[in-house]
Amino acid sequence: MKNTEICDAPCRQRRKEARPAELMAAALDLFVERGFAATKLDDVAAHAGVSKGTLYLYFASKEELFKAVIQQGILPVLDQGDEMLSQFDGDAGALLEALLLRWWELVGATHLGGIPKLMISEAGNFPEVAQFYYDNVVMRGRGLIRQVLQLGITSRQFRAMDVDTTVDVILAPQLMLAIWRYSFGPCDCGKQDPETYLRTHIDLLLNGLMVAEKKK
Amino acid sequence: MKNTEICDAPCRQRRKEARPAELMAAALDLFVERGFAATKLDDVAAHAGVSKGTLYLYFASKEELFKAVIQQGILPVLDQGDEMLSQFDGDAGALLEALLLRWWELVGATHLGGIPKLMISEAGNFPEVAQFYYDNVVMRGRGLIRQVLQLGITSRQFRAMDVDTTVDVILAPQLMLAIWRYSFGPCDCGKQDPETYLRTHIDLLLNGLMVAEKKK
DNA sequence: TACATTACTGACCAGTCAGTCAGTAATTAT
DNA sequence: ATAATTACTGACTGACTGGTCAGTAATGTA
Repeated sequence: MKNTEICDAPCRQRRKEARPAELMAAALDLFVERGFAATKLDDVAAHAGVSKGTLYLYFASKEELFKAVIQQGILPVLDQGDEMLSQFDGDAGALLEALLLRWWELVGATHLGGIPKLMISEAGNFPEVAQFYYDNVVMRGRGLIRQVLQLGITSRQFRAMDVDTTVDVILAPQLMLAIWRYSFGPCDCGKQDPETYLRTHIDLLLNGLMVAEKKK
Repeated sequence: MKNTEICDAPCRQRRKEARPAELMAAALDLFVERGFAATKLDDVAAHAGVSKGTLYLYFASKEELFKAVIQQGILPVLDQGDEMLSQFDGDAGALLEALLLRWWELVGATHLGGIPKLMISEAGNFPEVAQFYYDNVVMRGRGLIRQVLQLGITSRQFRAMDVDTTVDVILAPQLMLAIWRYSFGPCDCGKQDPETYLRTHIDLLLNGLMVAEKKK
């Protein structure tokens, strides 16, 4: 993970453009692993292959670094969701499935998957960041799924339901899958793979537990 | 939340028996709200109405306090689940519903509901505690739901499924509901109430999204 | 009342870490 | 080459906090 050095001997490099992204990536890794308060800026800097002083050239404080990590992390991904929705071909179930699988591919399976855990852990300590995340990520993600559900209901593919609540119920297993990787992941080696989990989630979501003939 | 004082003037009380429970309750509240590292022991002690020195009479270190909070917090509740399972009357859907609702009543809605968030946030920093929690709480909780699913399958009420994976998918919305209260809860005032959420979860779980006649 | 016991206190200490800044070396300009 | 610029360094500091312990007061005992 540590920035590979081009010189074999310890030597300075001047790479003004690359530093902020490298520092934010290192900070995300450590914040997710240890929590914000337990992460030392010396460690973040070392992980990015620079000294602590350099970190302060690009971020004014530990809190500003945290904000930057959250704000630039997730936003670009949501655009992809909007695009997928615009290509709706009439099968609401397939669209829902595609969205949930793509989310895993772009977020859950990458290091961005740590952001939900980080944000949940630290929301109480950074109300402004939490509000930003809530307005720009949570609400937008919910909006995406809500639109799919409404498409499914108006086209008579999905039954009537409390749409807003259902959105949260649908997102919960996706989020837990990502969160789990960064918390109990190491304890839970026998766990089935994410693909199986997502398949089970989507199948259950669409069809439920009950045997078909008994459904009212 | 602060321990009410019997004397109106600041005065000492000797209550050896009550202290540990009061200190653990105060610690749970603050650990959940702020995270382990960001919680000061002076604040925990003040919340429990004692001085920091008193805290050290009952707990050897901050980490021991953390362990105590986790270990004695959840365990008693799981016994209730076992008991409910033993009174199975033949309706697997109803038993599953009863278990999930009761979990919310006993854990999610009480201050114990903070423990999942706390454990998820700190699992990486306390591997031994995480292992304890995993073995004694996670596995036991999973086992409960798994038994219900198997009862439902053998009695032909539930369709065939990947039982172990389904268990995790079922538990995820329950956990997220509890976790949310202690993270984005304050940001999310317009949110629907837990009862609606649980009803929606259970209904979706049993019946799925698709309209009945279209199910294969 | 006098003494013994012990729950409790809070000032203190030692270690840690966010944030600083004078100095260094890589790069560019002349 | 020499100078000017600036990305970068790491020793330092001040504030903060986990943990200690000598002392205090509440309670029990005779």
